Amino acid sequence: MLLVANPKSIDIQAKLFRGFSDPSRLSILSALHGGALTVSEIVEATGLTQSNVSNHLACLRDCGLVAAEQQGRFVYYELSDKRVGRLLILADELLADVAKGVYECTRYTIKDAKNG
Amino acid sequence: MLLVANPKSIDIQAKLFRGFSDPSRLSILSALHGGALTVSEIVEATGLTQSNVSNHLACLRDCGLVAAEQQGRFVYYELSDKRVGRLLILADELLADVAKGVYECTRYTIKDAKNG
DNA sequence: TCATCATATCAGCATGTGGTGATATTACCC
DNA sequence: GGGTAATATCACCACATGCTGATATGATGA
Repeated sequence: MLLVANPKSIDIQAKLFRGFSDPSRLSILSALHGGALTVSEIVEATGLTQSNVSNHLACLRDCGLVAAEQQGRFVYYELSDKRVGRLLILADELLADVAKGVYECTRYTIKDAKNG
Repeated sequence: MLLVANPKSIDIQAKLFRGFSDPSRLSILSALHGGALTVSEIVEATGLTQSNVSNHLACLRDCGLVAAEQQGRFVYYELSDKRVGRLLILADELLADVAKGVYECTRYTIKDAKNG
């Protein structure tokens, strides 16, 4: 039974998932799944603002999801662990089945738009 | 390369992860990992308010992460897919290595309340 | 050293969203 | 049918948090 048990661990785990729960961060992680990239390259790949990317990278870096390596003026970022990518893939597979549900999961986002 | 590619899919995936990114929902999912439970049992297991649990369950249900089955006055909830549990387990394993990082990931959250 | 590029940081704003309490709904038991 | 238990829904509030623009830091090249 290696599933989360104590509330402490649940808080941490929620924090971990929060790293994945934002489209911007997910774009970044997805881009990094192909290999290390500089901040500029991430900006270009995701279409996000530079400061926005830097903010998210700082968070992802603090969370240990990405690793940074400075090379001159550039800073290369990469996924810190293969399991980060595996999580993305597993979620992708899960989505293949529950996508319609997630599409309509607007409980907290939209009020109506619930017709079918 | 079955990783997320188009921005549309990234939005959906972020939504999926958002289902996991809250301690309350994670507690619920974790509790359900042991088998189907009624709302009352979930309330008892998690220590959350009844309305709070119901709200989260509605979201999780809409997202397709849990399934509900009514039995008399009770409604039994269970994980809708094994991969939901697998995601939790994989995250748990990943946490074993990056936990210290996640602990200190307070970029957007300054609250402590993390003493032990 | 100065200019410039690459990146990081910060304050402020707007919005998303989790929690609560009240209440509605539904099903059961007497 | 009345009462009660189990669950769902809703409005409201407080706060977290993502985005932006401005700016700071740091490294490189001339």
